[in-house]
Amino acid sequence: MAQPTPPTHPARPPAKRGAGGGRPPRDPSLVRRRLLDAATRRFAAAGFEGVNSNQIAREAGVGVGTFYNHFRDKHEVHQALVLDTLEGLQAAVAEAAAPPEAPLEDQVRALVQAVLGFAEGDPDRFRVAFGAEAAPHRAPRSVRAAGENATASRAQVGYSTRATERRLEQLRNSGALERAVDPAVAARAFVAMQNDVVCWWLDDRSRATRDGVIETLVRLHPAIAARR
Amino acid sequence: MAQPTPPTHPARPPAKRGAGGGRPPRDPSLVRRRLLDAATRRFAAAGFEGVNSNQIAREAGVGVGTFYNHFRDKHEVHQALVLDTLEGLQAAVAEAAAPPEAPLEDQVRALVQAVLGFAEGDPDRFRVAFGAEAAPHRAPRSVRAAGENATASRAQVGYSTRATERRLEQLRNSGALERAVDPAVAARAFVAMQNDVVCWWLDDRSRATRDGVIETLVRLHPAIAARR
Amino acid sequence: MAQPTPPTHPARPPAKRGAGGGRPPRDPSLVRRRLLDAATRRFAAAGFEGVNSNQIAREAGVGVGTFYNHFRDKHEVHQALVLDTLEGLQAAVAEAAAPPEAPLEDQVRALVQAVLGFAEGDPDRFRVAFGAEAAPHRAPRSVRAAGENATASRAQVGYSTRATERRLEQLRNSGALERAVDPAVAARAFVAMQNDVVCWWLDDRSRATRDGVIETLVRLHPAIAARR
Amino acid sequence: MAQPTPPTHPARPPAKRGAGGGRPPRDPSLVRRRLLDAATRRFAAAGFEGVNSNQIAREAGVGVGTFYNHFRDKHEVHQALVLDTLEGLQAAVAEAAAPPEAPLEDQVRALVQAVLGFAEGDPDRFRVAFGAEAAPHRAPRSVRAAGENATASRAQVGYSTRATERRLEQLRNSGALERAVDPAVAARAFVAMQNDVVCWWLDDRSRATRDGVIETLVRLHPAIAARR
DNA sequence: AATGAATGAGGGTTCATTCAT
DNA sequence: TATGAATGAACCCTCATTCAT
Repeated sequence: MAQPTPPTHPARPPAKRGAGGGRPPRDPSLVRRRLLDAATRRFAAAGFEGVNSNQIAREAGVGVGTFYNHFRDKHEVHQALVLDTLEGLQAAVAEAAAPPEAPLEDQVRALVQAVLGFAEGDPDRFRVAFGAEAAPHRAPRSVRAAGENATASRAQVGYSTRATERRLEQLRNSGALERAVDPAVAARAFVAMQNDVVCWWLDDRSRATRDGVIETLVRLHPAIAARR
Repeated sequence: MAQPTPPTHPARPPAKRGAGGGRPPRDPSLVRRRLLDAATRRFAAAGFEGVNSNQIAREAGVGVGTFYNHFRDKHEVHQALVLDTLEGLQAAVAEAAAPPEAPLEDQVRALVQAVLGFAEGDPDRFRVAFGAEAAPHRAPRSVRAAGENATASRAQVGYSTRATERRLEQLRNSGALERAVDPAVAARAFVAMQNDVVCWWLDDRSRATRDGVIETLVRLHPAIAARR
Repeated sequence: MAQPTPPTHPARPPAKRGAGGGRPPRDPSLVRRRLLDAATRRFAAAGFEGVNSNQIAREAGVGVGTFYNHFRDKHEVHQALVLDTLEGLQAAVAEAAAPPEAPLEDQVRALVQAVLGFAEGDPDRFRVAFGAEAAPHRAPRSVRAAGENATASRAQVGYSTRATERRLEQLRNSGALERAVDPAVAARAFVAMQNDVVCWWLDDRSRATRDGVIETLVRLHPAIAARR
Repeated sequence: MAQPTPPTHPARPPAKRGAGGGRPPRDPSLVRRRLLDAATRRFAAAGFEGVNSNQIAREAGVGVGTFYNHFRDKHEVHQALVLDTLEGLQAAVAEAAAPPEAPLEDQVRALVQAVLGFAEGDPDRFRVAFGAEAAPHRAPRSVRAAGENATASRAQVGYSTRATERRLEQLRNSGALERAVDPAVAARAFVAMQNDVVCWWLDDRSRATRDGVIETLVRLHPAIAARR
């Protein structure tokens, strides 16, 4: 099961004041990693708007300028973070998936367990990518510009919304799901509840037992809750 | 004894700062309402962080200072907004409630319909109070101070979380709910999904039929989804 | 001995929100008194720049508008305050003056005692009128505009500078004062030291005994210190 | 597993805030000096409260942000200024000190001359550091918090208060000073008079001859004025 | 590529002052 | 005359971004 390693690079010492060209050469991809991790920590601790690029750079132990060498701006790190996390989650879910011939409930449980396991492995990442902060604001459709450029918003991170929706459609078409249930609505509902509940539980695990979280989510998954 | 020297004074500083100026007479209690409404519009359109006090004031048709006569800061309007909306929603829900002797499903449907109806009545308000923006960042519990002062955050809006939880506990105790379902988790899950789905649907009503939204939420309500 | 009564009008209750004409008629001169006292308290507590007209009005238990009915602005209250205090001090000093035929030292002591007594009677007033804050900034002469309008600045409150200077001139001319001493400089010096020491001592009376303050100032008065 | 919907992003907020822009290369350590000097000029000309950070920055020929790169706020520059000046004065005084075996009067004269010379060398600095504006308001002790953090306030500049006090104690103990004189009071008095007289004289040198100032201050120094 | 001092637009907030009541 | 809500210029400060080194 893809347990994301909680990466922790201690902020490098201030790096002697280079009056200009101070530049300890570094593995570029490592720097990017450090920046992403630093950003995760900062976003998790202070929220998207509560963080600025200088802080991220400092936490990553690099100069501000370096930050801008790797990302266009704060939004881009955030987006990269979300995408990154999304991929990790997808991998984790794929790896943990129960076989298609297994009972539906087991398949759902495997999914939920995979998500929860992933979240536990790096709560900050999960929170940042899928928590309420994930979409630093999304104007209502009526307001959004047409040529709007892309980003990862919680609204449609849909790390499973689409997939869930399709799966529900199949079930519905095969008569295994109540006809009154709209697959799109249900998929959206499940992803929202799962994200919210997981973040809420991670925030204070005494709120429920691990198993209580899993079993409750399983029972509320549309495929289970509205099966016929 | 001393004749005080005709005292001379330091070139009086620019003085005349704000001119106060011609101030359109206005119904005092109306101003707060105008500010609240303006804030709702702005928050809905640009998100909490995308809005500044001057914009709210301008949109309300009053001076900046007036904004600060009514609210300590941007957070306070937001909170007032949420509280305000919460009350309205609670009233709407209470009013629309089905009688206790009605079938459980009818009770749930009445609840969902009331919420949806309320949201349709003022989508901006609903979005601002219960959408992802509702809690302008909440640090993880581990970070939050212990004696944190109560704030109207989405996390605890619980306009029904608490009530839902208690209702589920009753059902569970009376054997009408699967034991595997944790009332706290389930309540949280339902509120999250309902808020999210309603906001998502309001954003683009072509995504599903009104009835599809209602019936899906009804089917996914823990009391229905996990009844025995 | 003119012991100024430390006047203390408890801030009137908020005065019900008059939407406009709420106006409990009041003895105009009383209102002015209340404003002056309130200003003294505020200036003493927060410094000239740390206070604003609204605070003074509130502390005085009147509306802001009323403040502006009595004073043009904050500077004017301050000035009125200083002048007021100055008059009080002059009266106190005059009343306590030793007879001209008394030994010089006794005359000086009487002066110092009068000043100290006055200051003790209402430390706030003394501090505001003669402390470092007394002259809310005085640009250097080279900078000051010629047609500068009048105010009471510490620099020349000279509640005694002028008088002291003249007295020292007399003494010098009569050979009772060292010729090296410049009466203008000495007068200025004495007033400065007396103001400063008194304020300093009032601020923490454990710094010296009352008598220590008096006797030291007496010994340092030019007429005593530089007599021949 | 889920194909993440090509994520669409909230119209990126205005972005481009400060343009950073072409920044004149500059000797880094010089900037602080320039700011300090600019602050001195501004404070001297308009008083602490009459100046704002933008003005200081502009006068120094740097951007506002640069000001805040060097000082936390206006108070910090002011304090740095005072401390800086204090050091300079102490050095000047130390250097000019007469030998301990010299007559007391010569020692005092050397001190006064050093102070006056220093003040003449940079009147603005002296005025700002030791003039009435030096302590931008000091609440009465009763109001101040107990563990107040040390601040360079005129009250305690004591660039010589402490030293003067100790010297006077010695003289008093050795019987060379009148017992009625309290060393703490006398020290405070002398520093106050010296600061005040020097600022006053600098402001308009026609008020007295240079020598008149020096000799008067010498005669009024407690060690001279109250010697036995 | 890396650095970090410099930049300045912009946001939050204060407060002197006015004026309809 | 008294009132206090309303006003907006101005202030302090942050922070995204640039660029000389």
